[in-house]
Amino acid sequence: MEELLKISELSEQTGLSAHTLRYYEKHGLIQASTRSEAGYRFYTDSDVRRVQFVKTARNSGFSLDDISQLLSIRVDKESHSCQDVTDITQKKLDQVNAKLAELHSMQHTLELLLESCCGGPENATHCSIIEALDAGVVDKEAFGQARHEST
Amino acid sequence: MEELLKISELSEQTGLSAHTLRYYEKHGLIQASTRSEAGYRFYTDSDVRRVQFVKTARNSGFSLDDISQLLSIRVDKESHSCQDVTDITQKKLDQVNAKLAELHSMQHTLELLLESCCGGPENATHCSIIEALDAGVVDKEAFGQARHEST
DNA sequence: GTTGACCTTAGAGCCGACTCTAAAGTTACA
DNA sequence: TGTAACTTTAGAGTCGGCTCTAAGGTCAAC
Ligand SMILES: [Zn+2]
Ligand SMILES: [Zn+2]
Ligand SMILES: [Zn+2]
Ligand SMILES: [Zn+2]
Repeated sequence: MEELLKISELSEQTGLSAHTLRYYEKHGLIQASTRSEAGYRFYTDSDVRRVQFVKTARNSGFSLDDISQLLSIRVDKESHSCQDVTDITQKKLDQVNAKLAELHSMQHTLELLLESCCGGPENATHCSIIEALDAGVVDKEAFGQARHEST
Repeated sequence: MEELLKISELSEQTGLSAHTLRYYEKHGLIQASTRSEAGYRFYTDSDVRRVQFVKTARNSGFSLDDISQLLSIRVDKESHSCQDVTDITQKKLDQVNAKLAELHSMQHTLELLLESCCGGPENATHCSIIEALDAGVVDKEAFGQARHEST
């Protein structure tokens, strides 16, 4: 028995909103196999599997553009190689690694800033964070610690 | 001698485009101390220092909104505490850490996917990446390795 | 006095991935 | 027959941080 799902049912099954599903369709990622006379979308099991593929790929970090490529491989595996697949995956990993490096550097900077500042209720006249940002020095291993009321 | 810079000169000194400087002004981050009769912006040394503060903060990962707060502390240090500063910084660090966690998870997933696939010129009929995405299984420590032409 | 490099403004466009709206048509059920 | 809960579409809005355009005004050099 071929069970056809309406968009809200597909939405329930996949956890993607009907808006998002229509958005994916508009961008060529998915499609309803059939439409009712009134134009209502109806999805087959195979459609559901495709949507789940998209969702899993999305959760794995792939962009819609990546996924579009992965999908064309998926529907015609014979015409594509494993290398085609790893190329997409590796490129994505490279992007993720680049972004990670950037964020790690920010993390490091912010941690240094936090270590340098007392974080107390004293006024910020000699705050080392403000001073560090003022000095443009944010990548040094140590900036001076501000000492409030040191004798 | 008070040396006044035109916007293109400030742009050169800071490495920020004139467009960006005007954008920052529109958003309340910076301002030209004076204008010529014709309306040209002129920046003082103090303006330059403020712009450099913004730039350094930006490079450290702060959003323009964060920076806006940091700037109001900077111009009136007496009215703010070190804690005000660390609150902003800690909040930003939390955001960065959250994003890092997300990206690390993606990195892990993508690495697993890449390990599982031979990446070779064989056709993708049994590609384990495609299969993993199809199965919705992307977070397991091992998915099956595809073996092309194994005997 | 004319070229060309600058400056001004308001406002549009871009990126990605949604998210939502409005206005209209359809369906299920009482 | 009514009404509530769907569905459809095109298109606009959102986020942040720029980036660019158009149409005009200014300025220095030759
Ligand atoms: Zn302090
Ligand atoms: Zn401090
Ligand atoms: Zn393979
Ligand atoms: Zn493969």
